[in-house]
Amino acid sequence: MSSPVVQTRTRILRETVRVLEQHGGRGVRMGDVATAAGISRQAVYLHFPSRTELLVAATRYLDEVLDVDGRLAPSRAAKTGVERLALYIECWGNYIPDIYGVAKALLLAQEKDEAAAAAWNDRMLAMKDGCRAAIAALDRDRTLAPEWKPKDATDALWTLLAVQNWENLTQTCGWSTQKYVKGMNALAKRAFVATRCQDENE
Amino acid sequence: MSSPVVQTRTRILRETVRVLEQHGGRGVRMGDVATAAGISRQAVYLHFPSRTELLVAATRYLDEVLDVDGRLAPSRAAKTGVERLALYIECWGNYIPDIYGVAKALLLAQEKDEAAAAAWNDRMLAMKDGCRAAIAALDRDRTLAPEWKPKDATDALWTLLAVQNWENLTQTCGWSTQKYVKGMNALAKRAFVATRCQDENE
DNA sequence: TAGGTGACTTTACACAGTGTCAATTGACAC
DNA sequence: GTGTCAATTGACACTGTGTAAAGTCACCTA
Repeated sequence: MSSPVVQTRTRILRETVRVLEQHGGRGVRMGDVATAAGISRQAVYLHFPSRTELLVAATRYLDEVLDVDGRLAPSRAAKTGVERLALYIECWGNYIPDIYGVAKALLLAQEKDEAAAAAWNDRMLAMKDGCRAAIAALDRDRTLAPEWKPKDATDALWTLLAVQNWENLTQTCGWSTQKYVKGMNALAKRAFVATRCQDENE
Repeated sequence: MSSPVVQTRTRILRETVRVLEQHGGRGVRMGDVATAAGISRQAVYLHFPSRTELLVAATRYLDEVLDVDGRLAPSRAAKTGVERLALYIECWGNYIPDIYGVAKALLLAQEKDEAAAAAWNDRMLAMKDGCRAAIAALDRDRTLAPEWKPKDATDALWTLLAVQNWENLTQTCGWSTQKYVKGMNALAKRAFVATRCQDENE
């Protein structure tokens, strides 16, 4: 279990995440990772068959470290749909900065590599389940805004919470993570939660 | 004006746009454009110094052809902020499919190339002006939802209307352009336009 | 102590795509 | 004819990924 192979593999993953985070996921080459891990570029290929596989493995490694499931617990325990939506957005908004480097690298690799696209897609569909659950909770409470069908609201919320939007707001518009969470919450609440007078008009 | 040089240059641009559109902006090489225009790969470099410059020129060429300013006229002529917002979203939503191929190629080049990033940024900032104007019109009418400062609402609307979001909704979620326009309008209206009862609560 | 094994190293190379360079062709103009 | 300009062909540099082969070094075991 603690053989040198495993140690090196883990070291590569750790350094991949670190270097990727440091460079915002852009322009990190196999050689850079190797140097950071203190081995030769070729040695990286002894542990990971391709750049894409390394990125995918790094994503999984990071998920373990960051305890995704644990973070989502508060949202799942929410009593109302409104509460669930808010907690999900808060959880996600605090999660993105931690995964941004690796996520961005995978997002970029995705455009060239089929396998990377599949891996990214897989993760995003998992995230979409969370959106679906939040919208379903609103629907169950009859607090989903009347103009939305649950399926379409899920698509819209999912799109809204895309990493690229976080990137745009924080990197280009200069929003802090806190502001992102607050802003997205305000936006989603207004967009998806029925207001009293709209209910009356129904 | 109609010298063979100009003709070839225009032909390259036309074919660039066509091929890019055909392939969704992905995986189009200089050689592909050259073949489509009926010339050698090297000849393309006689007219455009680099791939990025070609993409930027193609973007400008497409804008001329599509008459961006003309399309925006209805939105600018709107009487109320609410109307202006809706018309802007409609205009933009119908514009994206026409530019998607070229936009996507530029968006991808942006990650590698500084000049492409600048060109893309420039276009997106121009688009942001439209968002700012729509939000300002709402604010002037006192119909901007009370939780938004105009600047933040502009950032949020701008992010919402990003090409990647259109891409996600139409390519991944299977929305039609019409559905996109309708959905985005509903989302933006709920998110940014004050409702009567909220006004009363103020 | 000899032989094997596994992790890693160095060197070299194939491949794709962008971009450069030089020599050449063919047409048109004066 | 000579100059010029568009375009052609062919060769090559460069970057980054991925493959392959040969060698080093430490550790394990008979």
